[in-house]
Amino acid sequence: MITIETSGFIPIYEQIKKGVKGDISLGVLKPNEVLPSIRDLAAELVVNPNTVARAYRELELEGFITTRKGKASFVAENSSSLIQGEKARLLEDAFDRAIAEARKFGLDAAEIRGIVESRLKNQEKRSEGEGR
Amino acid sequence: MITIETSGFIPIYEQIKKGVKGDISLGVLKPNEVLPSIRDLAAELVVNPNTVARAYRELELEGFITTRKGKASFVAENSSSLIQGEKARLLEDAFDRAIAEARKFGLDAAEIRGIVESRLKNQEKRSEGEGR
DNA sequence: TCTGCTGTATTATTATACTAATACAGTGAT
DNA sequence: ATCACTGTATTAGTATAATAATACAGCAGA
Repeated sequence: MITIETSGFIPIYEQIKKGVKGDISLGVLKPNEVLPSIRDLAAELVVNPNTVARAYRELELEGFITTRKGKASFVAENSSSLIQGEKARLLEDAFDRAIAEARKFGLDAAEIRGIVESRLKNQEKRSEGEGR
Repeated sequence: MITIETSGFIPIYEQIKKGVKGDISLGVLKPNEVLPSIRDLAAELVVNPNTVARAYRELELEGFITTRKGKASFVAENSSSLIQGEKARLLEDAFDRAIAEARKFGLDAAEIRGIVESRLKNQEKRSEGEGR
């Protein structure tokens, strides 16, 4: 399930790309599987078809999906190998970014571990009673 | 020291705002201290003065800085109290984002701690021999 | 007063993300 | 062949970030 943030500054087509890559790396989308059609996905995300088309076009250029004219777009055969690095990189980036922020404020490793623990607990609490 | 990323999608004026807030929370800029003039900062960042002006204008609206016409812009007297929340929020956001990413990939708390450790070590290594 | 600095305001131009409305071409089932 | 679905392409319009070039008004020192 792809979600779009219209409040931030990241272009919608980038969010779609990230979403598709995410679904591939999660195994929600498997190699050779059909992707939702441009029009369908656009309707689902309440977004212009051109925007989805751009996302698909770039995903194809990057090798994550392939397209057969008049038929549909498919998850690329070798997408998994591409994605493996992608997955690790996404995670490392996110944590590196957070740690860099903490370092900037002068926190040491111990304090950083503390924050992680507190956020982990916080998220547990938050997800206890909900379906979210 | 404020740095601008022209490659990403975040508007320059937002990066400047974040940079100023960062410097305030770091104590690099203290209450009542003079901010660099719009023209100076624009020259330093190699950016249009209008862009810096917008950042300053919004920072004033948010209460972080004050302006005395014809003189200069100053760090607001009560900026520290505003910033305190800001600081904690920035950090929590960054870590929440990273943890959410990890959860999405099915990692549990222990694995997340593992990543944090590995990134902490990685950054130590990276900063050993450098002036960065 | 003049000069040079401040922030502020205005107008024009460019680039880009996004929407919108179409049209076209390939595919496959009826 | 027709129909309904694919992806693709084109053209136009809107909104916004950013640049650029000015002009104006307040402040302060020479």
